[in-house]
Amino acid sequence: MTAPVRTRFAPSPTGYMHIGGMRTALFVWLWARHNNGTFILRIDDTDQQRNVEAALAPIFRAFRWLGLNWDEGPEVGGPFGPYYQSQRTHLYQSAVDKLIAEGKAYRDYDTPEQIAADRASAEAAKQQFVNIRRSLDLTDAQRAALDTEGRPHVVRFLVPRDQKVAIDDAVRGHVEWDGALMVDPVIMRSNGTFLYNFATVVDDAQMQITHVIRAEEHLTNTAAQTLLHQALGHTPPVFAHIPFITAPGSTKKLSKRDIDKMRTSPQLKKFFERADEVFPQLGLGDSKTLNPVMVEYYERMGYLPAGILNTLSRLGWSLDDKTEFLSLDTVIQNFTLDRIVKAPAGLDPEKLQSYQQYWMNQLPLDDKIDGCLPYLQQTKQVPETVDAATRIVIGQVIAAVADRLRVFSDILDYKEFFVADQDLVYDEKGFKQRLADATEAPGLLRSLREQLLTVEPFDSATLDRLVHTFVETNGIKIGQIVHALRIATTGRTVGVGLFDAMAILGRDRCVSRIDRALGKLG
RNA sequence: GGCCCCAUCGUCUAGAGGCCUAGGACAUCGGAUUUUCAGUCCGACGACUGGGGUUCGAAUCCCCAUGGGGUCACCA
Repeated sequence: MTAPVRTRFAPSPTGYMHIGGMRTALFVWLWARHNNGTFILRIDDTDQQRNVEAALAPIFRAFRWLGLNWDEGPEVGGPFGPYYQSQRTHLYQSAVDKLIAEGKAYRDYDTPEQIAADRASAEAAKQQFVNIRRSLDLTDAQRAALDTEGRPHVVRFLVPRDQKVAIDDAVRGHVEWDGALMVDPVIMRSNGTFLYNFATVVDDAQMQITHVIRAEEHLTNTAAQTLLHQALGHTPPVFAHIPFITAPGSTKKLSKRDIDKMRTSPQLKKFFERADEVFPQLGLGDSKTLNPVMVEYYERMGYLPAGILNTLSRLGWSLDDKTEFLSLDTVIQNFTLDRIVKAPAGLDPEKLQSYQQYWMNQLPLDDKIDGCLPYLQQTKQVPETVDAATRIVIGQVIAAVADRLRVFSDILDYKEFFVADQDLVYDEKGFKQRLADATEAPGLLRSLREQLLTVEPFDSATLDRLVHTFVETNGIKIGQIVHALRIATTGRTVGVGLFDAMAILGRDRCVSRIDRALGKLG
């Protein structure tokens, strides 16, 4: 009988949710769900002066958007709360007291300057630095004297230097360290606050966490944490150190600090450019306020949770040798720690795009309408309250756009359907090339216009036939009329199928737009 | 630099000694379809870091080298 699985993700309030952190959170969540266990959210705000609430909002938002619910944590509570480390200091304090009382931790009165000097001389001697435990030799009286003198001290955990520490990591296997080479970690600062490395151990134990799944950069910390668990009389949890995500085209950890490099990287350039096109229209700033390292970028851009989840699941994990498209349920069912890849994985925007496209294509039209609607409303292309007729038109546009719609905000590329005829903007180059400079075009367009006046019905198939007949009758090539027709009715050289576009616009608007275009020719 | 981790196509991955003349996906490049763009279909290109072992047999196990990365705080 094994204990029910309990996992946790412990973000600190940074003001945004990192896509790499989200991947870690997903794996943590997945393991809990796979085992019908409990997923806990715990806030690591040990050194916080900032506005925690505001800095946390985007993090909760990201979890909710992706549908990763937490069973215990902020806003939902739970039997092991509070779930903010800043509110758990009494637990850390009593753990420290216990360790000191048992001689497993000690007050260290060495000044930072002394430590730095020790470190420098160790380096000069080409020796591995381990702290010199001078304070261990202090008598009670000497300690008392230093205290009255007002000399600050930290509390350090006394590492058993005669031991090796070993873990059996669920993804990395057996890993061990030599205690003789370890610095006694500070567990309490001189100002009485506690360090992450310590708080996390106390919390993981108290919250009965069975599996600590976290990014690989914590692997080194695990030595001290394991020792701490043992000193506190706990059985350490199972550790699983998953590889971090690298920046596209790089082998280094994907970090917000390198954002300017990513901006110009061939892989991510498009993502930034798209942000600069889309976000200003929505009043959301630009690529400086929301970038592809942040989960919110994808949400605001109109990606699907399924697309992002699929991408993240396949980064460092796979089901088998060929399955690419995975629903969350499928991943939950099949997710195991032993199938996690050990090497770091790069986030590939192209591949992300392809997963996204797949899931977008799975979506029923009605859901696509619901997804696009906010973008049209935000940009005032449709009113706040949409009547049935408008909704039908939107549906027609989306159907015509078909798989050109990869993310919901792509609908912003089809303004020609929502703009008034007199406000239609013509692509300058296209207008010149297809109408102004195309000598035959205006005449042909004029003559086709007459036929559009009466053709019945005004639908895509009929228009298609009409134009083809027109082409035959006039002995021209289809290219001679179609481009002019497209630029005249939609203002653009590219877009959805021309006859679909015309059918959606309807007879009156098409004719009116053709007239306006011809008028511009003078 | 010490300690630790990692290493298959450009990228994400399959591979747990023979099924591997190494499979899939994305990207790329051809071709087909087409009124544009996108898409779709077909095809091509393309990898086991190197060297030693172990074994009848190694991408798979061991060792060494090389390379990449993480971490060395009174950050998390």
